[in-house]
Amino acid sequence: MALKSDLSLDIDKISSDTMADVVEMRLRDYFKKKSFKPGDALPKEQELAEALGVSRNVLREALSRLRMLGMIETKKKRGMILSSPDVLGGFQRVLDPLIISPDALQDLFELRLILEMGLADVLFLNLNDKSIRELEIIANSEKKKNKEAFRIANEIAFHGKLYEMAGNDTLKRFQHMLLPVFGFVLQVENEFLSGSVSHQDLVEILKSGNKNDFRNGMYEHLKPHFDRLEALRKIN
Amino acid sequence: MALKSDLSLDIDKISSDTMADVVEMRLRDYFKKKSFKPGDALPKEQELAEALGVSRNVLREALSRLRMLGMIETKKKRGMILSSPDVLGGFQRVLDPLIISPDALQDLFELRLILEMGLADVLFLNLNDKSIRELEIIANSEKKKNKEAFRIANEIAFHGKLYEMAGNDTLKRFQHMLLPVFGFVLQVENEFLSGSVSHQDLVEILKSGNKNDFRNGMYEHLKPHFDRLEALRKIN
DNA sequence: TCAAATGTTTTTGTACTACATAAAAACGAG
DNA sequence: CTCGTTTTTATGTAGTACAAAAACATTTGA
Repeated sequence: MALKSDLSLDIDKISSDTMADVVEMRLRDYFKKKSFKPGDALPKEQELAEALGVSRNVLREALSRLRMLGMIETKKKRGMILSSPDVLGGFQRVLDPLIISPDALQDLFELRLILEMGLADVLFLNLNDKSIRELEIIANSEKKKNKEAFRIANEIAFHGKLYEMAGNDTLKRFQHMLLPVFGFVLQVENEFLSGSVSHQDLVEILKSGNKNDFRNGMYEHLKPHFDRLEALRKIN
Repeated sequence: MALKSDLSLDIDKISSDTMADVVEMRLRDYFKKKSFKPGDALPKEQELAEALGVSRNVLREALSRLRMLGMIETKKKRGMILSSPDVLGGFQRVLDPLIISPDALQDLFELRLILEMGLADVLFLNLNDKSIRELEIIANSEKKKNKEAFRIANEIAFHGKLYEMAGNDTLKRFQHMLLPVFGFVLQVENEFLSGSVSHQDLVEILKSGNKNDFRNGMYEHLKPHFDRLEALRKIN
């Protein structure tokens, strides 16, 4: 053990990172160190490649990553500029229910429940009659049709509208990205039950109730999901 | 208007996407279409490049992106395999308070408040004496030191422990990534006030209260932030 | 005959060169 | 001075070459 430990002190662990990985990190550090701000021009590819001691090829692989995330933009002759990335861009690209792990899927499902339960306070900050009426229209349109596909679309519309009413674009987009996950988990569970509180009940609460009423109503609305969650936790 | 519309029908809009962008999408579609699952082997680079009609260079720029997101892994001779990406990996890379837009920063700040408020239900699903004791130790250690740096570290430790107690790894990591944002916004606002409910009060509620007590307590604890939020909303 | 050592093949990783393209900049004609 | 043209320059793409590593095949020695 002592020998092994000595050895690991003497010999650096070989990093299995590729050059592109290293360059990506180095570029990040460089931007931070130089405190570049969005809009600032960056050195050209050849200069960067030479400074880093790598081929333009490798450098471009790293730049391609940053470009995908929206951290940099490039114009043909003008060169590259640092830019404000879309915070959810990288998330969106990965959010395919078929490839992410079941554990992560479950976590995201829970995350949505948590978001909905926490929405009340911010929602009530922004509340106005117009949006409540719009929400009511969505809630009332449920009864008319009975088809499963419509019910799901309506479910999405209702909850989506709630997020929209919270007035937080990032949150709304986040929720929208999470929809496939939510749908997928529900589909797997073969379950699309609604609790004892309906969408219309929630609208009424928004009209005349307070935050706590809404939270309690939302909990009851989501109760089947929480019950399932509780059962799952008990098993593990 | 009619003419313009006709024209846009006749002429395809020029896409400013680079080949790497296109190839990235095409690969995504390909994986989905073939319903590859994590672990499945992918064709080798040359075959893909030829099939797509691009140079290996361009293909590798696209692959580099997918590799960054953890969607694929490569071994030297064995080739590439599809893998389960880390859902938060892409998010993490972009989460630098200095480069993301102020609007997004504000959105994320709100998101954290929403998460904390929504945490109660899942938290109570997992509650046990051991974790409450651990949380209490953190809360009690506040009084001893008075330094600002320690207070901040303690604040982080307490809320981090709450997330941990919720038993959702993805959520916990998400919160941990959001910390710099939270810290940054607070720093900009030059404000680190606590509401009328302290960490120790929250611990007491966990011991003997119910979910609603905890939610109300958490709201009071975070009240200064909500007040600021309300003021901001009124301005805009 | 079996196993260890060695060689071969295959596929990714990296480098380099070359050229196309687009856009800014410089230049020139009126 | 302004409009149009040419030049320059940086990125985008293609292609070739080779290094490195790992699986596979082969040889050698007991």
